[in-house]
Amino acid sequence: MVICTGGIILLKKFREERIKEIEGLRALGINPYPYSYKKTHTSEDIRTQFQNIANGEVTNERVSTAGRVMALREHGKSTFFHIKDTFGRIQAYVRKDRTENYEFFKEHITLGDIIGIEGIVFKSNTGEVTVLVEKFQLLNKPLRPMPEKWHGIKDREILYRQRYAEMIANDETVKRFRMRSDIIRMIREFLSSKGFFEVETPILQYQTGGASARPFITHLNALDIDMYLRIATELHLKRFIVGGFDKVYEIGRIFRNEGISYKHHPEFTTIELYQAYADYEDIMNLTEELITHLVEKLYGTTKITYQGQEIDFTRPWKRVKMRDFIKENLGVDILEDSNEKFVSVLASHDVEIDINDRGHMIEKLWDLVEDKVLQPTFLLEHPVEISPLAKKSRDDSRVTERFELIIYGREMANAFSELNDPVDQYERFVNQLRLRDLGDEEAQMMDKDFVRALEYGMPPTGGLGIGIDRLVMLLTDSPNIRDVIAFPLVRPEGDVDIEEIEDDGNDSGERGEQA
RNA sequence: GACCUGGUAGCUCAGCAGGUAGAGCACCUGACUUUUAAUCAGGGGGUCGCGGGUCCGAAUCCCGCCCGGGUCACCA
Repeated sequence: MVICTGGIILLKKFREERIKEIEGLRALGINPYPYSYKKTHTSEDIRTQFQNIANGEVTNERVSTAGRVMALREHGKSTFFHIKDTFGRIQAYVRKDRTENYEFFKEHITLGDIIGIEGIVFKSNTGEVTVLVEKFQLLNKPLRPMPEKWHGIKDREILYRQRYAEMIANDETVKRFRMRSDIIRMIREFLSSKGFFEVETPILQYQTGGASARPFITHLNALDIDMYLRIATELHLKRFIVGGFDKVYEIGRIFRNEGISYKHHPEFTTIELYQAYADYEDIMNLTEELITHLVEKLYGTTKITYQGQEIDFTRPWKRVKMRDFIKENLGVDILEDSNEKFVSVLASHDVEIDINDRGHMIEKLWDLVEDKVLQPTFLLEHPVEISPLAKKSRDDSRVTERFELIIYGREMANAFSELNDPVDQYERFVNQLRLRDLGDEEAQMMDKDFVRALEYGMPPTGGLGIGIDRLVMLLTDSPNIRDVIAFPLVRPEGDVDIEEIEDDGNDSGERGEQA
């Protein structure tokens, strides 16, 4: 398959000129790909350290930094430009009477080059902290033109397929992924301070469990057997609890072979944590504490804006029973009313029932009203039918001690007092098998080893799962899950427009268009 | 999977009652020692997503396909 890549000629010409220039540098005894550079300051270090000097003030503080050359502004015998690194941009200034090898800079340093600079810090007349470059070193000269400096990259396809290009062009993108990294680190620090152990559980599994989802299938050559990629970490983490770990968690990728949308991605990251001797009330408090901790550390307040909507994380968060909320909004009692009533209410909202099961109908009823919940809200006490791993409520055996955290109409977390009665657990699995027979491909598989583990005895335990991607979306005001996954799933690219190695003798070069 | 919408220079976009392609940035040449979307002068650069059809003539109209995006369905 050949996909036309547009102006290959222009790209080729640009690349050839660059390669020639690089060869020229080698001829001058300059290594165009040097091995390292001693960087003493990041762009941020310099900006913050010198933010208080006066306009026009020149310090004698030396700094050394490095990054990509952006926004080059040549003025003949001097040049302003910016150096971009992980933390943003810092302005730099080279001038003929202050910078070693100024002519080389003028001749060879251009937009997109990666360079190291060393010099003293001053503040320009217009008030920007700037490095007056005394020495510089070329560290890499790209073979491709840089994206547009003002508009950046907007083409969603380039954005997802070539995230590196977007990161070069769009500073906010680097910042967003830095925040993602910060958030995950802060979660680890928070849990570590509470005595949780981070553990790891298998991704390749003979059977999946812990969630309702269709798995990916792969193949293990050594045993010539098909395997699944995990859809949740739950059942193995609880085995840790059985084994004697009181507090464990895992942050990891899980895989669900389902639809792709602005809030769904086939591989995504979750954190699941389990705490022995805790129930769902304890976990609710922990969840509130964890998330408000993140919001406060990131924004210094408990209120943030997501897609123009203020989200207020001030504790305590609203708590509402699933039954009450649905009854209020739809007039249906999910515990008392008949299946026939469910069907008629769903039909009046144009919802068809594909699997004739009470639990499924209740989930569809909930879907109708989920959007109404904007502020952080704990939705409580899901019916037993739709919660095969949760303990029944101590007050009403028709419902479970479970909560979902809903924010902006989205499920952000799911938690319960974990079912630790092995006989009950076995029966729940059997009921899931019944659903499979009804055609529910997402129903859970029987995991006899897990039941066996419970038979050894699991202490009362509270568990929590959070979708990290959705949390990061919320905390970075990103509308699409792909905005927070650096390399999201895209269809395979037909052809990549890199330069192929050609024979020297064949320069007339019919460029291969053959498929 | 259905419907809607898009694909024109490396990037951001214009051109679409059919007459054979344009701007800005980037690149190359030149001028300019506090600029910040620097400025000024000149230059090169395009299988207008791919294939087929209608037509004297297609970026523009028609059909099919490929690759995006949005909405819905399934799901977190």
